[in-house]
Amino acid sequence: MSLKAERISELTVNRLSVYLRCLDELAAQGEATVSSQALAERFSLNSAQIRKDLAYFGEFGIRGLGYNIDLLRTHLTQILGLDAPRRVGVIGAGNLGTALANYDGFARSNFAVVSLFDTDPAKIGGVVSGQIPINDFANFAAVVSASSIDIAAIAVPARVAASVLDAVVEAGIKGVLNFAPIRLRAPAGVKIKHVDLLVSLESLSYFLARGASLAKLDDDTDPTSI
Amino acid sequence: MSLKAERISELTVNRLSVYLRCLDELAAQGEATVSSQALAERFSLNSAQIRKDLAYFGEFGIRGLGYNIDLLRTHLTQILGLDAPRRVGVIGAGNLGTALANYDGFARSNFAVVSLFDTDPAKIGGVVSGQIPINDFANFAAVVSASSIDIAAIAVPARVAASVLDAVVEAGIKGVLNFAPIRLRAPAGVKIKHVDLLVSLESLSYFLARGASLAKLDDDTDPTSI
DNA sequence: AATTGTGAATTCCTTCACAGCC
DNA sequence: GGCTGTGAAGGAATTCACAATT
Repeated sequence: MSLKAERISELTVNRLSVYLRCLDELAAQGEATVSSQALAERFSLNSAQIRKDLAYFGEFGIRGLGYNIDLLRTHLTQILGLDAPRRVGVIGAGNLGTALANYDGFARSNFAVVSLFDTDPAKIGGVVSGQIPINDFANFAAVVSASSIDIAAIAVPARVAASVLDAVVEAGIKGVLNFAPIRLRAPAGVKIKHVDLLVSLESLSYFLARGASLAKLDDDTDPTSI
Repeated sequence: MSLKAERISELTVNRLSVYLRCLDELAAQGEATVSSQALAERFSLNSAQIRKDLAYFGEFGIRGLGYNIDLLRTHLTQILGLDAPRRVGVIGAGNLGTALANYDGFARSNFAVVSLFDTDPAKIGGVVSGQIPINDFANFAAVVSASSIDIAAIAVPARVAASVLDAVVEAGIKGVLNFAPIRLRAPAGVKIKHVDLLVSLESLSYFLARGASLAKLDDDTDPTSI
């Protein structure tokens, strides 16, 4: 069955990432196998969903037994393209950009922030987190190829985000994480993921306003929120 | 029609937030009305989707003309519960927590970070961004009621996130923004939104791995990514 | 003439339920 | 007996298409 040509939904891919993290935990606890049912309980999810998600990519389980954790970790790592290191460039060396450069959660998953970029002469030439240089954004394309950057994180004010994206695309980057509160549109072949704190907060605000007035009990096993 | 008892999907609410921001821009540009078609083009979205999203809450448009921008802004602001200020407490005064406290995008939308919390004695008593105090997380519940905090942002390491959530819920907070890379489960009546950078990055990595090998052109008008 | 609001159609995602295998 | 993999059913979200309205 493995590797169907079928289009895999983004929701499925997001869940694979969640599963992988959970498997890492289970492995650290010394578990050897896990059933879809046991995994499902961890995230209030349906076990068939987990089996379906995994079955898009192959038959990784053993009937009657469940999934071998190490084997499944290897497969998911490979499916998610995490077997080779992913190199991230962060554009905007403000508070958020610096926080990203310092974030140690990335390393656990084979991501490394290799450079920051800014246009402020006062910042260019500096170093963050002891080793990550702040380069001139004017040299973005050159640094991208010299440092083999895979992924760009846009952490600049909304008003300049669109022109930053143009330069990022021009430099040949195919994967973009956008933190600016604006809906950037990606050209074909370029994938953008939006991390929009204002949308998340305003959406929370909505539920506070409704939840309070309607007293409607959210069961909120909420599959849409990633 | 207005205010149907119908359950509104989270996807709809997220889009309302995006619409509102776009209306703010249009208003700043001096526009007076906008059609669903014109709005839709801004986000590669279907115009019927926009009309449906809005129609859940009332009949705000005028046939033949479109939507009055100021009127629609007022309605969306009220629907999203943004007419009163929302007060945010940030738990974890590390890089991310500090970046959140410094983030000036919030103010534009009636959110204010009013306190940080930490357990590190070296940090407690400090001040961030000139005016935001770092309080002892042990006093969380007291500060929440003294400062009328509505929303908690969890910006602590994954291993302590679950116990932080317990304290947050205990203090009566109903809206939580979780930045820790772990799937926290909310009790009924509490809404959690996850901002999980590792999931976003790993999902990007998947599309890089697939996109490159299959050369399948993403059209990526991607409605799931918020 | 232009554009909304909305039933109907469609597409996408999730859950059910069970045959097949260990 | 227990658990996977999956076709079929069910449910949700999106898009179509058009009557209604200004």
